[in-house]
Amino acid sequence: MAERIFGHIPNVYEGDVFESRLILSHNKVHRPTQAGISGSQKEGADSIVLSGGYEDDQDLGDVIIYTGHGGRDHNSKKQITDQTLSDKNLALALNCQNGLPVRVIRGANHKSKFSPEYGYRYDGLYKVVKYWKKKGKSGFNVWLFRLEKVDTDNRFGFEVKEETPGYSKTSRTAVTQQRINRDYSLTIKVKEIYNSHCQVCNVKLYTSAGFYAEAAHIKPLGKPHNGPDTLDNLLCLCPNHHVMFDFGGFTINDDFSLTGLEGELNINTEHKINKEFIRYHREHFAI
DNA sequence: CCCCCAAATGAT
DNA sequence: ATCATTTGGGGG
Repeated sequence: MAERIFGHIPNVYEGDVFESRLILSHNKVHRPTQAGISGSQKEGADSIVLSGGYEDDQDLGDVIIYTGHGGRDHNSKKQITDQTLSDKNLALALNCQNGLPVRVIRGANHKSKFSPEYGYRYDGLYKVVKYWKKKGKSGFNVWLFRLEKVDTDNRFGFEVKEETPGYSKTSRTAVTQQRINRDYSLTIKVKEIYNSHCQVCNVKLYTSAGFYAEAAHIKPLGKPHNGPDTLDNLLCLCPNHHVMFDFGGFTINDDFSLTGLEGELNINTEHKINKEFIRYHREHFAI
């Protein structure tokens, strides 16, 4: 199976219209041929289609209240049971938790002032900013996702803003997509190694979307630090210790003891940390 | 790998 | 309304 692409698809631009779901799929914009949500409960969702039919949807253009899937009768399409936060709904919840963008496609069957006349139109990237459940018009619970449009410059949490002038829109799209995917696969990997436990305090945070932890770069990405996107430059931390680390509240010594906090860094045998990076962090962020 | 099944389809 | 079809996710 092809790798899931988060962010723009190279050479596909906002406003591009595709004739059918099959053609959308073949262009990798939204791969499932029927399902409205493309994604997995491990990685998150890479794209959704608004195609009408979910009565609790609201389309305000730059803000969309999108209904999750499931609980419907196959023939009548009426809700007959509660939706659960699982499968593709859980995938969208992961986007919210991890700041991943989702491609939005509006179909002509979706009746709003923002839907296209015909076919399926790619409408760019949205962030999932909140999700909750409520009793829908059917009387059964539905999960709702608030989506907000991402700036056309593609600025969001995962992207490192770097000055690389003079290259075309096409190459910028490709670079953006590659960077998201590279960062994100490493994020998943370091969290897997530690099973989402903080390497400093061992805490593991439970949420409705699973476990929450953050991947922290030791030597920061981007100018002027230019730390690499590699596993030996990453830590798995709880948000408190991530903030403390980024702002020099503690540093890591060569023997992995800590300065500024009790204890030492927990390190899994399959995770090799490059000491050059913890030295860099000490030199530049300690008081 | 194989099998099962869901799915906001698309044609009849 | 009905149904053949495609695709991918998940589990064994």
